[in-house]
Amino acid sequence: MIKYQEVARNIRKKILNGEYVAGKQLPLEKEMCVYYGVSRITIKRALDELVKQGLVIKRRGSGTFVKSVEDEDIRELSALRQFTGFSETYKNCKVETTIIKFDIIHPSEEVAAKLQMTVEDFVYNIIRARYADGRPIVVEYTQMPIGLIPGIKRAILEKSIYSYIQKELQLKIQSAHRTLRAVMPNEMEQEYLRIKDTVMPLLEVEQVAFLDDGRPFEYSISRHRGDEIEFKTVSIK
Amino acid sequence: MIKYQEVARNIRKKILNGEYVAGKQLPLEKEMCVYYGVSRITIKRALDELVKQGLVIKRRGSGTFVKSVEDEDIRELSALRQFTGFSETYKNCKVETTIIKFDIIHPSEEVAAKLQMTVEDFVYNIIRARYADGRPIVVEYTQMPIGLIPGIKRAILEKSIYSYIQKELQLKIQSAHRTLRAVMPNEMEQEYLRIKDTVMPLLEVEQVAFLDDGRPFEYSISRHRGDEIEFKTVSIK
DNA sequence: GAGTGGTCTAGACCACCCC
DNA sequence: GGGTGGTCTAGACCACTCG
Repeated sequence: MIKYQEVARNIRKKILNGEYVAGKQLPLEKEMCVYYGVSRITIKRALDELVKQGLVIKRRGSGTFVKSVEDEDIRELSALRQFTGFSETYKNCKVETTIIKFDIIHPSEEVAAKLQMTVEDFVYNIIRARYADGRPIVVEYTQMPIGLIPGIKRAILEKSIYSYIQKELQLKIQSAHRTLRAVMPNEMEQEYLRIKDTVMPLLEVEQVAFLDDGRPFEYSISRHRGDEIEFKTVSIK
Repeated sequence: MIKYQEVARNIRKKILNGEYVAGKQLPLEKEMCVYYGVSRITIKRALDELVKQGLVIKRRGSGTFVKSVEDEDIRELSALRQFTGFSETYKNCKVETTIIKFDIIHPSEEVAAKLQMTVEDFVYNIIRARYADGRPIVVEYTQMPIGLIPGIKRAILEKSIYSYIQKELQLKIQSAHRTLRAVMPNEMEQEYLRIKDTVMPLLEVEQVAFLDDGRPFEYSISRHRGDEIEFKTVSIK
């Protein structure tokens, strides 16, 4: 539908299947214009997508080249599974969820500020433990404004909040601000993550997520077993 | 010099000093064209920068709005201090460095692959502990091809490799692929990070960094004290 | 229907790399 | 000097939001 995305997907495919070899030069932008029948700016936008994904690099005066990336996950990551929740990430596993807590409360001042509400308003207060193929992965603490995300029920929590938000409520997720830390588990986390008798560090991800229209709809803290989870990013100047 | 960057900086300034208020609509793209005397595409590119930085959001059919961000660090982060090393990040502190190891070795197969070299080639092998205002922060394991980054000396390691690369060698850093994990310290790290008698998780950052021309020039693992370091990101759909 | 940002074009000139 | 990608323009049409 949208041309630059079509072109980007097409070039991406050629890189991943080896038609364009790592370290080698891509066809010139001018040539691609002819090949795809689009203007040069459209080609540039397509290539800029791939730069953002970490798949190619451009050298002014020289050309565009396939970046050598051995890390399969980085290539995956570029496939923009950005805002999928736990269920989607582990869709090839048997996903189980234990609901530890599910009620409605007033947010703290800090959380109210991050969600742009007052402490008089209400939020869902959800604590869940998540398992993949029987292995404990993460304990998630989630707060969401009940006004923005109505109709949450236990059945939804046992599956995927994200798919409920996107498919049922037809809301679109635009961005997320994340902070990562290394921490130690508390007693409850030790229990649900089954690390009573071992020393296991956790990777904590604090997140504020925003809808399409700029409204923050989720404040969450996820604490992952350090031996199960790693977090990858590509940053470009 | 470059117009869209000028415009982006200007708008950014107005957001940060409160001239454009959080949650409120920015002037229309058309109006900005007149105000800045540039074409609409240039305004769009400027605004897209600010979207990438997490400072504004755009709604097709409605307008462009200032994102409400309480977290000062996110706003800082957007000021693209992306590829500054330890010394720059802590420039307001008294930075000290202990060189634990500094020699030249053959890389392992894994590292050779990531740095696009063979196990026959040579890399610097550097281990350093870094301190800010006397507080231990991180132990860094760094490997760099001697061919790409010649002339590393102890005096450089005690200050900043990054400033040597950029200022002395005039090389430009283009991107970095990072993987974050939560881990426990080994004995040596416990010593240099002064956590002999406490349980302290570490935030590990594994990184492959690339130059302007696409060549990887650094493979490093940094293990930070969990109570000193957090890592922030903004991701946009 | 009026107004917003999103996409796209054809063409121009510039900064940079390499021969 | 010849060729690369980077920036920019003026203008067009489209998709979406909102009254």
